[in-house]
Amino acid sequence: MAMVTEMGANLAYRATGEPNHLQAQRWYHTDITADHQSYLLKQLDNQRRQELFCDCNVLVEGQLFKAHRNVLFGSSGYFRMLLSHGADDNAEPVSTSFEVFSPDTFTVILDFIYSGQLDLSSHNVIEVMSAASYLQMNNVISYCKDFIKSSLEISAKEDDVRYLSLSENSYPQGGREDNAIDHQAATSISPPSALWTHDSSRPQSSRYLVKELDLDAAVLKQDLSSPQPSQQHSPEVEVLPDAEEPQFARPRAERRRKGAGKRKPYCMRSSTDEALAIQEARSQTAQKADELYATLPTIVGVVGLFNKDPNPSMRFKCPFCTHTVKRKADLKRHLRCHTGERPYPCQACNKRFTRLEHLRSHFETIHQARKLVCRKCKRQVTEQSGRVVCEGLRRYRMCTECIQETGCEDLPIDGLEGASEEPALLLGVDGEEEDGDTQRSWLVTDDDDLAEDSGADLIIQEVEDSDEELQ
DNA sequence: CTGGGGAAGGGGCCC
DNA sequence: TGGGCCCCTTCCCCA
Repeated sequence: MAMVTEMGANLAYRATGEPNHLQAQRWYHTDITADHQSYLLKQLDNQRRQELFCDCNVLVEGQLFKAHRNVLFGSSGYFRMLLSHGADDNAEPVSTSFEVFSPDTFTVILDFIYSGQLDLSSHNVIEVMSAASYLQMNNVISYCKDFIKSSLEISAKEDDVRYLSLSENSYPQGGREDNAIDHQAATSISPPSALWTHDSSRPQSSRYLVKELDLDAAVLKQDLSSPQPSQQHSPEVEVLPDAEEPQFARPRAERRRKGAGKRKPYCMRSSTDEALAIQEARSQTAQKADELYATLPTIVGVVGLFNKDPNPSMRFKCPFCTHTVKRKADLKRHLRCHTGERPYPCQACNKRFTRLEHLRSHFETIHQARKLVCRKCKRQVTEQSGRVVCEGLRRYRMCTECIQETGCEDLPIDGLEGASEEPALLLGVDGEEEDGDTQRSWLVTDDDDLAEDSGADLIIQEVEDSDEELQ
């Protein structure tokens, strides 16, 4: 045990549950283990480059790649599935071909398998991720997601909400435990590096591969005796512990649930500097998103091949989830729910939307009171029988009866005089939390004002909680 | 606690 | 390819 004290942190113990006298012999020096794994992987890579002992031919769009089936088996769920069924005939080299990603992409994948280094760039990350998804390499997918996340700096979006609080519903709200995100870091965009290697990808990849090779025989037996794996990611593919699912890639429902119950103030004060920084971060985020969209591969997925569909239809597969669409444009639109890009800000409340139609719908409903329905009694109202009531930045219609009942008519009429038509000013709305009735301003306006608004085309009059109203 | 309604968001598809 | 429409689901608020 003296060795234990001397080596300290360099020692790792693998719990075996065996008696102490046996356990004592099972101390491993982590450096030696890592060195051995790294050395072994390097040797395998050398063999591959010299085409020594290669027993697997992979044809990608006509380009031939030679590799070792053991290595591929240990790295990819796809190859595990494929090679499991050719395991009886170990003498013959296994051949497979791909048309759904490019040779360059497969080179990146193969280099990662044999070196632990993932050569990612903003130009190839989407296709590498698609290929990794196809090949069922969850660790590569995770690294790609992390890469994309660092490129887009989605945290800027979250910070966006935290500091500007543009709206009460636009983003997942305050559900994260790590509320103390550094603002400066969150609003900065870190450019993708030319050769992106995950912090711990190399040793982990090495360990992962060696571990998988070690388990090959056992897994092979299991695979051969079990039903054919589905097209979904192979469950036995190990997901590395640090491969945390990025926030931006989670489905909306999950994000919403996580943030449920914590609402943001409607329009908090924000400093000019912060607003400018956020604005800049936003534009850079949009730019990065554009770059990603520009690098979308022509065909990133084929649906039907594995269902023995005689007429497999070409579809575009989302690299972040299992969703497929018929058109590239639809994929681009869909990707916004993963990237967090919201290019359409509301001029009135600054809430941002992924689609113009959603913005329009929001504006007409919330800020223009286009619905000819009384909010209180739900009855249909006309331009004559109903009036528009303003509550903060929000407008809706109420019938005359309900206005009298509520007593709204006692409040100042929203004449809109003096109210700024500059939507930009809304950024600096001096709105404290609007949750309580104490902050509400009930204003009544004639429909003429609406006509004025509708002509403004998504520009709305600001209704301030001014002192005048509170008096 | 629950159900209804409003708002937001996402998918399919047409133009 | 983008815009737009329709439909559906989900979430949140409120009675």
